[in-house]
Amino acid sequence: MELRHLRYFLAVAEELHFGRAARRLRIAQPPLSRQIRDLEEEMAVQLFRRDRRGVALTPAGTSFLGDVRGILGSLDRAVDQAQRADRGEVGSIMVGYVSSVAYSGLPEVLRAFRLRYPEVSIGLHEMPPAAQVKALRDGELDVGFVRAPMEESSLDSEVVRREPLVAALPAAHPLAAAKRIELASLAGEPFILFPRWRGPGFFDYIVGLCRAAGFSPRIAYEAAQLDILSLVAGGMGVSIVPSSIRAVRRAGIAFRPIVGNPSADLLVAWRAPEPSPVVREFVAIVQKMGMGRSKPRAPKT
Amino acid sequence: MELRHLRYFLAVAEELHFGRAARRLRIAQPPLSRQIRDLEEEMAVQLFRRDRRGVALTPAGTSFLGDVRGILGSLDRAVDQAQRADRGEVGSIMVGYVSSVAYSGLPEVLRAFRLRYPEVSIGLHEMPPAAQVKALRDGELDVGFVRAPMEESSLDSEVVRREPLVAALPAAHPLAAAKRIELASLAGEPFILFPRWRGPGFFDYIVGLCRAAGFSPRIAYEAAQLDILSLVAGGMGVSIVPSSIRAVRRAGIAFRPIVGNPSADLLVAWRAPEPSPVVREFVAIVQKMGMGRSKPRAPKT
DNA sequence: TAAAAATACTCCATAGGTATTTTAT
DNA sequence: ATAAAATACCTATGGAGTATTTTTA
Repeated sequence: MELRHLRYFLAVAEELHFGRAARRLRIAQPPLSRQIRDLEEEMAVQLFRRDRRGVALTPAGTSFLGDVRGILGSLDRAVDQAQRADRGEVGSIMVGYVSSVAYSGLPEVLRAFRLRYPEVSIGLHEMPPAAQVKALRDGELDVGFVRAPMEESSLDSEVVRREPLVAALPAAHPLAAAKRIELASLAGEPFILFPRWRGPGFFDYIVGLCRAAGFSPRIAYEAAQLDILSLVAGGMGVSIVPSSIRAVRRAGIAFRPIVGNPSADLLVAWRAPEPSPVVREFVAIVQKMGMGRSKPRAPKT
Repeated sequence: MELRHLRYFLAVAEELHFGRAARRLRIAQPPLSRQIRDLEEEMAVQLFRRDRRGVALTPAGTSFLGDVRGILGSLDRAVDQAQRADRGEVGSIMVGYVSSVAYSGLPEVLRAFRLRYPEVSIGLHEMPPAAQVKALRDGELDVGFVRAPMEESSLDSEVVRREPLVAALPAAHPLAAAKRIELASLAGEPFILFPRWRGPGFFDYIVGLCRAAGFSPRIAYEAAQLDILSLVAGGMGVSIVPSSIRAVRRAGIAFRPIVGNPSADLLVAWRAPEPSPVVREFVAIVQKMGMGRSKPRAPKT
């Protein structure tokens, strides 16, 4: 049995006339008669009663008609659904992100994506960069927002935001009086940083900046990125953070630009070869919008 | 697109290996590759990703796979359902009957039919013969139990029961003393009969018997067959009824055989050419069981 | 007699086969 | 080097066409 048989059956069942049905199917009448006969033979069931005054459905034919309508309809929908999956219009996506984008950048991207692809379900997971890389490799995440640098051959990535690194000082700290901070002036200060295993690339980058300024930072405390702010506010030490973290309002901290304007990159990353259509579209929107915290473009309406 | 494409797609999607899928489908590998490519081209969607380490479904392919499984399953069920409809195992049947079979014959038939064809839904309608004939013609009934004689070219029928006609007399009536009634002895009695329009054939048959006995019955009252009994019990007159009506127990009535043993036939009737499979099976069961009130056979278990 | 479906046959489009090449590890 | 899919080409099944017969109102 082939779909042809079902399409022909449907035409005859609707026209109740082989000639008209054949015309509608753009074929001649004899082959139509033949195909219907073949179908009836294969099913071992009479679908039509042909007698004086034309063609009529048998009870078996009536039963089959309903089902065939449903089947052909389902097939059309299935093809449409596959095409939409191919265009990334349906499906799901797991998004990982570092805490600093939760307050600037990520919300705008999610809003824009949701507007454009309302039928894609989105999963969100706040994770430090190293965990994101592992989750991306394992297929637990589809895209991640991580801090550069990130070396991982199985992942592709793009820079989506470049922002200044700033010094975070207790407001009462003497250095807070300066407009700009010389990195070397922090040489003796107790540092508060995130644990290296959470994001080795970014960690090494920050430590590298200090080394270039002539000192090795003395890590007094380790804490999650957002908790660092509490510790700085409490006067436990100083830190170097991406300036967007200022979106988290917190009393008792002075953020100061660093001489030389070192910057930190934010990346979108995804599994390397052939991202799924949903991921492709997601990344495309991220690239188009940018994640610029200075001028986040409003999504088109 | 043809079912072949769907079946081949399913095989490849399940094996994730063109060679194995081809073997399972009993065809060579190249034609399989070609058919899948044709399908992908027609859908304008890539269903499989072929690269190092074999074949994998794309998101579009995954979406399509689920739908195709459902569609091929539905098709199998649709064919099965049509075959069962053809065998009369599913569907519905509207049954008409005269009141006298409601108490003897009909229940046994319905029980047996239900047991054999539990998925056929049964509609029951008590109607006098004339109304049944019209309803059968109009397609409102599928089978009817009516009194012979019945002339209607568009219907087929079979005698399913032959039973004696008996005289129904008030218990106190002088004639009730006799063991058997001579029809001519009722000549002067007031008769109670059903209205002629309810069943002209049977009506004329009864009146014909009287005429043959040398008199025209004087119809004192007209009533539905069952109501006749009340009137007879009330002493309003006499009647001639099928003996099976005695199944309706009623005090104050004497039923007496009639000399010459006139009998009444009960028919099953259905629309003439090619009854539906359900009707065919129903009538077959009626014929096999008979509607004999004397020895109604128990349905097989 | 007319109208419609079935049958008879013819042809060619294409499903499927064989041989081979390409590709990726 | 191997294994698997793609490509090239060939064969032949069967779908569709034309002509005709059969059937029934």
